[in-house]
Amino acid sequence: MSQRNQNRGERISEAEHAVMEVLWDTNPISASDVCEAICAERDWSIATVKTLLSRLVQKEVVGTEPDGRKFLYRPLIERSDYVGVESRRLVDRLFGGRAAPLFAQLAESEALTDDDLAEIEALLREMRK
Amino acid sequence: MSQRNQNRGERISEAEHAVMEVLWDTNPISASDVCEAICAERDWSIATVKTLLSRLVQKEVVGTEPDGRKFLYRPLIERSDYVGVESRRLVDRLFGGRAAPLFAQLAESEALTDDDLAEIEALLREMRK
DNA sequence: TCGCTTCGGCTACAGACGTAATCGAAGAAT
DNA sequence: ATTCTTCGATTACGTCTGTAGCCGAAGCGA
Repeated sequence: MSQRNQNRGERISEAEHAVMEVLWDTNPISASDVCEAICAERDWSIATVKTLLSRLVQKEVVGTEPDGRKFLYRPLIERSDYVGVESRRLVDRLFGGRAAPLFAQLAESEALTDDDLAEIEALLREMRK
Repeated sequence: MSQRNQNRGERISEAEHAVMEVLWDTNPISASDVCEAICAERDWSIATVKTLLSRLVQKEVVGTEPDGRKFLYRPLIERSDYVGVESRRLVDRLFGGRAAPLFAQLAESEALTDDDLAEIEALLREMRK
């Protein structure tokens, strides 16, 4: 059921979200290992990662636990919660809360692969029950 | 086909987007009429609307034309373009570019009404050809 | 024990954003 | 003509974001 845990709207920024993805993928994890995972890709310095981590801790969406002399970080919110909130936010903002127009939009802009279509059809059949 | 017109990534902020919605709805339109349309709802002053309008003009997503002593504003980008870009951005960021998981997410979080389902099914049938 | 390295914490700082007041030109009213 | 009103333009300013440097404590190597 994954209860709502998007702390009173404490928004997670784009860069912060990139860090969250790492934490969701592997956790608990140290700051330097997070850097290991994305610094190259995003062309960041370790300092940047540390700042983002501490902002996430402040926002109470990431927790820490001491590990010897260093810290390990772990997400305090579920990725599915985050993704759900963000998806809904977009649907609300851009499509008046209706999902069908979003679907139409994606279809029109060719963002739907054949695989997507097949999968969605399967899901639909699934829900039909 | 609505060619790409999201000017070299000039992002439109949330507040700016609200103004764009008014312009897409009615245009050309004067600053005060835009205010008429949203100032109450968003609890803004006319000054705020004027700032947002000029930022949109700077970003070249809104154009102006003189109308006697005042200006009329009109959108320079299609709503469908904007919506397409934003939708894709979300799908890329949150679902690795795949639309099916987004669909699943919406389904799971009960963001899909029966109407949505029916509409999507219709669209699917449509695309099947 | 004395630097060298490593970490987290604090500080910094420019650009974007939300929100708005003020200013100067141009009309409108009298 | 003089004042009042209306606009767009300019300026303001606090917060958030992206990006990072510096500092002091704690281990580590010698």
